[in-house]
Amino acid sequence: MSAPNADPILEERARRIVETSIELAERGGFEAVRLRDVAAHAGVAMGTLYRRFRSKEDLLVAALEQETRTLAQRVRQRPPKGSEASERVVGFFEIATRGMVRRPNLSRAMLRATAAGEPILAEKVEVFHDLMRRMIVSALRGEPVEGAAGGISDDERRVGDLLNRVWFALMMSWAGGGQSPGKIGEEMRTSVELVLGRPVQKAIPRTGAMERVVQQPEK
Amino acid sequence: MSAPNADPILEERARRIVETSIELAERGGFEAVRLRDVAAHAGVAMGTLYRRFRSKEDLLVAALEQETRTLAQRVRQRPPKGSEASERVVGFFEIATRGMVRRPNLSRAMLRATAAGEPILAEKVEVFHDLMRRMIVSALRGEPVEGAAGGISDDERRVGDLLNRVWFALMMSWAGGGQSPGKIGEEMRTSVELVLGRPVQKAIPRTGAMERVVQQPEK
DNA sequence: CCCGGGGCTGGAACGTGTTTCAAAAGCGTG
DNA sequence: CACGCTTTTGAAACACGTTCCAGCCCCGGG
Repeated sequence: MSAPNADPILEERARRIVETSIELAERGGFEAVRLRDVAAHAGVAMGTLYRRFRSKEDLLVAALEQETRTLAQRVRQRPPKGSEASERVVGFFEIATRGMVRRPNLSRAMLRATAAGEPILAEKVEVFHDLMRRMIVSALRGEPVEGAAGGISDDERRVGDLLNRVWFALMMSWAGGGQSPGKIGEEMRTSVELVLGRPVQKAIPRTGAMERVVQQPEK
Repeated sequence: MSAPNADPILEERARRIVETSIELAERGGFEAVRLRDVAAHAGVAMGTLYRRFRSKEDLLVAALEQETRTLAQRVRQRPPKGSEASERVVGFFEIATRGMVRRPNLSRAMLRATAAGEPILAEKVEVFHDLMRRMIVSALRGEPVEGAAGGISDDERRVGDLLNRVWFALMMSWAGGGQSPGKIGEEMRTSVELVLGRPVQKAIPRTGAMERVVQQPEK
């Protein structure tokens, strides 16, 4: 509890296991992540794998957290631009969505894992949601993503949670094969507008200087 | 395709299978729904079960649809009261949430099933979301739930979808053991307020005018 | 009455997640 | 170096979702 994991060797092993899972999932989705294969590829025995991860879902949620941290890093370096908060938030979700859509098999597998329902897993899923919320709030503010949990106002938390939930449900729906990426972006945009107020617009006067960011007025 | 299922005998069998699954899930959750047991209790062979349902998840999604239809019926008979739209919508979600929380094992199992990611399943999950949206919209309007897909305006659809997504994600989160029912109701209420505007109120007898939940005009 | 075909049954078989365990390998300590 | 300890290994065993199949039942048509 105190030290968040010290042994570099164990760390290294765990990292390799997660890495392998990601590769397999990327290739063939959830079912392709056969634990025997993961263990073999990662060069460990089943026992070791199960010592670090409680279940297949645990493994994939770990992958989700890792991928999300990568996203955070990416956003930290190239934060979504825009003068309006809504513009930036929409921009952020576009980045996040693109990240998911780019590797559908992997994403589907990770999303599915979040639904397992084990309480212990749920905590790790919560970590993922925390990361997301933090990124959303920082896009909202137009500030860089800060590492610390910094002070988030109640309003920010409310809006962040709401949008995060909408996006997550949208991803779940996409994972099933329902929503197309275009639809996702669209619905995300209208959701942001609904919550943050009209502002977004960005396309009022003859496509002034700022019509970048989001795509055209759809239809 | 044309006739949506005619044979009463087959229907009866399918019904019994789903019924059995619900009972087992209610008792012991997802893992307790052992297909061998389901088949035995329902008095059919595995082959028959698999003839009607493609997978365990399929079975549980069917259960979800059934339960949701029951909810719809209930809402049709005793619709959420309230003069304000937001009041009614919040009321509806309270009913829906209570329905889920009342049988946690079953609910968790059904929710988990929605995340399987099979495209065919996804269609059935979509049916569930449609039902939910319809109920939300009717609470919004203060009209009874109509059977037909009736005309839903764009705005209604937007708001309905958004709130449905928020609730669904909230349920997913609850299923993991995270959110308490109280928290759920609370977050659902603030979400409705965020989307529908200030109004809600209803629960402020006196206790001063402020503390009205929603936040001020965004800094 | 016999036939043919579709669904159902019973049960075996297979794959994969998960558990278990005895033996081997590391590794710090005396 | 020998001793204990933890961890890892390798492999087997188990459970359960899923698939398969041979034989049976039922029912409508000759």
